[in-house]
Amino acid sequence: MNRNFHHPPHELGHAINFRSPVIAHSSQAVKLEEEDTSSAASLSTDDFSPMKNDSASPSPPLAHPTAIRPVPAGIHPFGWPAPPPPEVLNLYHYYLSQWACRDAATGHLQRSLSTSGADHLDPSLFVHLPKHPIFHPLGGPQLLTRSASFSAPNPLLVPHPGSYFGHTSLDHSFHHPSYFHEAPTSLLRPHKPNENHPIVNAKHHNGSFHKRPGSSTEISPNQPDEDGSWSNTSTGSARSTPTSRSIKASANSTLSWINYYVNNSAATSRSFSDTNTDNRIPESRESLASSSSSLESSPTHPSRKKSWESSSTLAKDDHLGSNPSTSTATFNFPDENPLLCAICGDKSSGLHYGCFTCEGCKGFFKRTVQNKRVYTCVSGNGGCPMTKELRNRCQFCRFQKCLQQGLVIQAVREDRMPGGRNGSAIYNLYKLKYRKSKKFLVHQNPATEISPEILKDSAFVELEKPKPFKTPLSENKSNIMEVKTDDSRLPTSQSEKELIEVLIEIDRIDELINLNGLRIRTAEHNQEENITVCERLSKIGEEIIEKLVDWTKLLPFYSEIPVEVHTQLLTQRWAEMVLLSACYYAFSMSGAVAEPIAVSSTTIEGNDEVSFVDSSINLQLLQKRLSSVMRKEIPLDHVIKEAGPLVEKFTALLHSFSRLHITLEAYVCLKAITFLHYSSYDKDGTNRLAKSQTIYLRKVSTIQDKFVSALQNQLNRSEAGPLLTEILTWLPMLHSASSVLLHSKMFYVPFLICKNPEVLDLPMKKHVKSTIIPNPTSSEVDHESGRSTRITKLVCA
DNA sequence: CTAGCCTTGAAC
DNA sequence: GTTCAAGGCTAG
Ligand SMILES: [Zn+2]
Ligand SMILES: [Zn+2]
Repeated sequence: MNRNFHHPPHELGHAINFRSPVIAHSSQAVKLEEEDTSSAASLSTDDFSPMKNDSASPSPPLAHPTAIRPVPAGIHPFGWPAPPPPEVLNLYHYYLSQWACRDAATGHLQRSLSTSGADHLDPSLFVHLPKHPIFHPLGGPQLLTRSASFSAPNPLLVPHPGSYFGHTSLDHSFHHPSYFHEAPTSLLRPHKPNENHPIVNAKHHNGSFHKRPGSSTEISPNQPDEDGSWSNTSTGSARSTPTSRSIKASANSTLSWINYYVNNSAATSRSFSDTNTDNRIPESRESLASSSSSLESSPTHPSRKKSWESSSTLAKDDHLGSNPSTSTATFNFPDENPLLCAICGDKSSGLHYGCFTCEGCKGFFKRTVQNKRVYTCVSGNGGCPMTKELRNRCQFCRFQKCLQQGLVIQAVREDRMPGGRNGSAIYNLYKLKYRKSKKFLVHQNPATEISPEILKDSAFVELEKPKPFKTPLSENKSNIMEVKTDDSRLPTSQSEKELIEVLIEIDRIDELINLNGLRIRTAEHNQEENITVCERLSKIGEEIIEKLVDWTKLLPFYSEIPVEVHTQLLTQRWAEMVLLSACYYAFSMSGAVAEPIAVSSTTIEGNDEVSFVDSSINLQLLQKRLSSVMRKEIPLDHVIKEAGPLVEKFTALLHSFSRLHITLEAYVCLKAITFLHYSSYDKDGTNRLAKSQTIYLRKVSTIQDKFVSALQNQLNRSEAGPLLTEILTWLPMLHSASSVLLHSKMFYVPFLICKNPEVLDLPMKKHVKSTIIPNPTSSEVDHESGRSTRITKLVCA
């Protein structure tokens, strides 16, 4: 029931699916996905006669009557999309590449040819569609930007594998030879195996993948490698480009202060990585390779590859009886062979967006996310096979598989900046991470069940100790709410009101905004703490997570969801919640809200106001406040250079948010809705876990629905307020901004823009409601040791 | 649109 | 200087 996940029960739920912007793109697209099931059966089972290009389509010689041959349905490698539902026809052109076919009966244009029994189609039924909207809900064909000499064969024909619609992955053996055009050899692509493929690099794969603790003695039968090409280990260096290194050098030298400490923190702080083992992929590989070298008896590449494959199989079997998340000491991916694409099984070209994929699936995922494409399942049931040969039949199912396998949308860069390395904030979204310390391993091995042992080790439980004061509140409320949420049929306004009251009570946005690390300190403070401003700023992410963890544990539904799911939710959504909170804070402080939250503005410098329109104002604001936090003047152009895009994005987000005129009640609902957007992409290996996760997907979605309806009812109270759809369609923007934030690594920027930093001495109590006990400095005590470990486990669990 | 190959650039 | 996962380019 994949579709359940992607299609929450009520329509509004679709807009919540902002994690997949391509899905949330338009309600039309959503409807399309649901309705095309019925029409899928109309796929043609008949041959059709070649159409004549008698319509005036001057530019490219699109039709080649002599080359056209009839193609039985089901043979076309790109499939036969189902006809669109009627409403789509009113809103979009419907494409069959450059052509659409008008249904003789209905007059509707359609992409499929459901001409049952017709041997001869009326050429006049075909309509040439020279322009292609970018956001065609079905994924329109590409713009014909190439020269007119390029003549696309009619896409109704099965293409030559080397021709326009037949890309290089198709081969003659898969399709009936008679269906292929005879393309001039000049058009054929080389399609030779890439000997320089990075995956071949010995360093890349050696040891790294086949070392599975506990099974290392059983693996590696060390059979000879039949695949000679994979034995080539010399290609890594040959591939590297010797050019333009000088440019990089200069870029390095211009590394500004912001990147300096941020990168510093990414590399050295344990904010988002395990205290014992760094989570980031490159380091993990290194350490594994080195640590396993002594165990690796056979250093040659072929045997290494074999041993990985063997261990992969073994590992799979291992997982059958135990929780896959307990696999340790290697990448914790389920059944993934790094040599094969996790999506289609084609040859993998390395790690892309968090998974091993081929170049095709990598590019497809990138294009889909970049262009916010919305797809429809060709077969209508979302069950299209994904193989190298069939992957192009259904874009919907291909993208679905991408998400299922754990490709990380956030890893597609908003700014399109190539090169470099992603920060740990991105890496932590990858499922292929090094997790687990040895200690964890010890706990895991004896455990045969998911729950108690593992949870005991998990972050949430540990985090409970230092913050005992909230337990009573959360227990109280959660018990109450549990009763209510269990009764889904009675979303009485009364219970919803209480629900919202709880959310408001636990929100404590000021604690989040007034992070310790962002407060101005005196020199004495710095001496006492023996910690630099830069270091404090670099740990902002850590502090944010801590606050959010506190928040989640007060949620009324906290106990309804397992800790692991909470962790995943937080991992997936924390940046969005940071931005949402900052947006609401800025908005509420702007005076546009009737009852602003209780936050005093003890600002150092007076009149600065965040702008909802002009990002340059906010940049100046950021520069000023950053300077005061760091207690030295930061040049404005440094700020612009490093944080310009982020501030711009954030300002735009503020602008759109402010137009919603969201109330405090709506904000807390929205925060919960955002948090409860559960993406299944980092599900682990075995079917068993996948199944259990499906249950929680639904569970989380159900809870989310309650908040959506609470929000809806809340909005209904006032005529003038925003519409639910307006709010929900804002969420993709939030998600997009969170991507920028994650990439920038400057997690403090939204807070600094929204709020003038306070002097540390100011007691926080004055901002906090009486029921909440402030915890100003104790969190800084047990720094490297306890807290970061817990946070890491929380984020990475 | 697809995907193979190429360029980038932070981290190492 | 080397890696390697981002993005870009472009023939097909
Ligand atoms: Zn693939
Ligand atoms: Zn499909």
